[in-house]
Amino acid sequence: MSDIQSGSEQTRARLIEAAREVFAQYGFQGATVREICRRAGANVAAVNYHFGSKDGLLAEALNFSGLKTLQTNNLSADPCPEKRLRLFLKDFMLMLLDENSASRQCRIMARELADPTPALDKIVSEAIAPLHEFLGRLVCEIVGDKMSAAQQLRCVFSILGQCSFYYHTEPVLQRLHPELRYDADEIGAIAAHIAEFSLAAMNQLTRRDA
Amino acid sequence: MSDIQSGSEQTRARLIEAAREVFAQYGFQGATVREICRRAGANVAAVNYHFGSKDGLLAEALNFSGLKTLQTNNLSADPCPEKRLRLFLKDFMLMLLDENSASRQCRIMARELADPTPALDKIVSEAIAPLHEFLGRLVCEIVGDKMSAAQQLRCVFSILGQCSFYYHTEPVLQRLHPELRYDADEIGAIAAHIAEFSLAAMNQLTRRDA
DNA sequence: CAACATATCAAACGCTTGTTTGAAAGTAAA
DNA sequence: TTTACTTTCAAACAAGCGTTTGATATGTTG
Repeated sequence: MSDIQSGSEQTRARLIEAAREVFAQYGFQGATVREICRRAGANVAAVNYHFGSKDGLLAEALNFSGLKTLQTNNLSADPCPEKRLRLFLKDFMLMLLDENSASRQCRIMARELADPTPALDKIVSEAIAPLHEFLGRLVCEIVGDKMSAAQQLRCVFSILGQCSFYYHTEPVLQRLHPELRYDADEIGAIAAHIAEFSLAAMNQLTRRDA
Repeated sequence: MSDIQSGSEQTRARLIEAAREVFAQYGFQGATVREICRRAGANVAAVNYHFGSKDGLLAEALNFSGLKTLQTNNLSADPCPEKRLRLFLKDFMLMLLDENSASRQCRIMARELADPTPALDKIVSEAIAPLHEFLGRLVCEIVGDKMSAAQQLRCVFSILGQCSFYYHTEPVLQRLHPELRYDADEIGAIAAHIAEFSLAAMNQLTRRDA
């Protein structure tokens, strides 16, 4: 074992990195092992040698650490739940929409939602369920006991729905509004809108129900 | 030509109907010509004989009449824009989520959004663009001139995002909330929530900005 | 009936997919 | 160097895909 581990670990790492790119771009079904290996500069057989199968590679390519740290950091960021929601949405939308950054994990996840793969169970239990719970607690702090649990759940769905919309319908939005670019400013503006829209809704709804 | 057109038109019609089912269920890429022909009780070659290609079949399988009539009916349903939004959301969510009914056109559309096919241009120009304009006018009636055009557009996105969420993440929601069923009651409750959530948000936001 | 165009069919074509194979190259310890 | 093990590679494999083909019915027209 030399300082860098014998080239084998290098190939493994390059495969995982290439897989994240390709899975994020084409989805699991659309991505091909050959394209992944081409980008990694590896032989076609490398995927099956190192990961057993295309499924195994996907499982290793998934990495929810970014999403987790985002949530834990948020918890201690500010005592005010409204401010924390604004902060979370900004970070989350950057992770979801920014082309750079190591945000591709979120994009892989988002792609899986449409047509499930064997990895969806892992994605749901390790990433999506905690995310829903996190937002559920945040909403609960904001609306308090002025809403039923069912209503709070629907508020979480309303927030997440607004977020995922910009990701899922990107090809459509590009056609309808060609001037639209997901740069940092635009993403910030989108996140701010979702925050204000959702906070206004929850604020108003709790007033009425009270 | 007999009373029913010689069996050829029958096969054509059965293929289109089967294609709508399969495209809606698996998406364009995931759907196979063989499965479509199997459900239609036709030979594999029938698709290329009648439609030239799988792409051609998709083009014929698309049908936006339901979405269009929904919009035109809505325009003359009620003078109050808030009531029209509630009504539209109820009909739209039924079209999107109800397993029965000829609602599959919407599902095919929604599937295409994730990964574009050659048919996406047609879908955007003939269905999605009019839908966005329709909702844009409705939002404009509700918020009047108390919002900028950019803000109004984002409100349209917020509404559509909430709607498409329930469709796109259905496999996930089924895992997180196994008791969830998209029956008529549940769909109605979802639509009502989206309407009240969005109306509350727009109401509150226009107050602040005034 | 004969002639013709249309519609269906089993079979195959060419291609791409994920995966496997067996040999070659590289690496580490005896 | 020899031995044993790991890693890479070109090539092939089996399966699935959309599509094409040529024959065979089917129905219509002279």
